[in-house]
Amino acid sequence: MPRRTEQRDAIRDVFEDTDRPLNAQEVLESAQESVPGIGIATVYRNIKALVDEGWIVPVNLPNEPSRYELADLAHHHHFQCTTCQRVFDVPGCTHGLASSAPDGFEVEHHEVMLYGTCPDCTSEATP
Amino acid sequence: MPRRTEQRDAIRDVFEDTDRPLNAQEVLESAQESVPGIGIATVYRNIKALVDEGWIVPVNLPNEPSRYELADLAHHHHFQCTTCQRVFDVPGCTHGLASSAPDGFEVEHHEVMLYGTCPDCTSEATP
DNA sequence: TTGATTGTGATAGAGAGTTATCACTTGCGT
DNA sequence: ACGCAAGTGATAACTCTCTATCACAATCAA
Repeated sequence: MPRRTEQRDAIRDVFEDTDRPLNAQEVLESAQESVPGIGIATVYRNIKALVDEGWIVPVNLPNEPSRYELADLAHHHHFQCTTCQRVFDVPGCTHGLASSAPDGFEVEHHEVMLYGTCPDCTSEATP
Repeated sequence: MPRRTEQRDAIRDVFEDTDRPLNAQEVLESAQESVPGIGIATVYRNIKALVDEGWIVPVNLPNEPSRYELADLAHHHHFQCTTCQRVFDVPGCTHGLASSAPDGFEVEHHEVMLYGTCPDCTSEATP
């Protein structure tokens, strides 16, 4: 049976305290603030466990390491900042995407990715 | 200066004769129909050259090897069949995506991915 | 036709992300 | 408090895609 460890708690806290998808490296860096000695292997191990139990879900972008976010979020899309590479949630989905495929193609689900500049990087670029 | 070889011609023909993005393996298999002995290294080399000269562009999906298609196509999106893994072009783009991001996010471009079943796999699943 | 030089094919190697290994530590039932 | 099973951290190893290497073959100007 699973045990409660400070590393595991720290990793869960990281996801609960963040509203955007995080990759293993980002989780490591956030978790190190509460558990300085935590290692990357522990992060990967616990991410895997959290995915298996359905508490987080993977968010995959082309040519990017897997990110993860809480599984119980409402349907939404993602925005990646082309400057800092961070990924943000974009709430809602008002597009009639299912009907946009040609005849004969049955759409089961879709992904929308927006790319651009996030508020932080916009303000830093404006002196 | 570059030379004309039957391998290079075969690879260019593959892209011109196909209306969906192809990965290196798919290009290899198609090119082998006209040049049986062609190797994967030659495919990668020529794809790289064709990208550098702007004749094809990469089409990247999460956790998938890079695919490539002709660069001069009109703006469109992509559909991946969850059965055969092939990727197809979806013409047009009628969505007001630029306006869907939260305040402060500046959208520069976007990608829409549709996932589902292609006509070939739909008919094969219906006996 | 010749010959420099570019291209090819087979395969080794690089690079990135992720998983496995293993000795040591820690949580927790008794 | 004890003991053992589960967890951790460091790092080796794996997977997958793509690039580099190198001996040999093919192209094309002269």
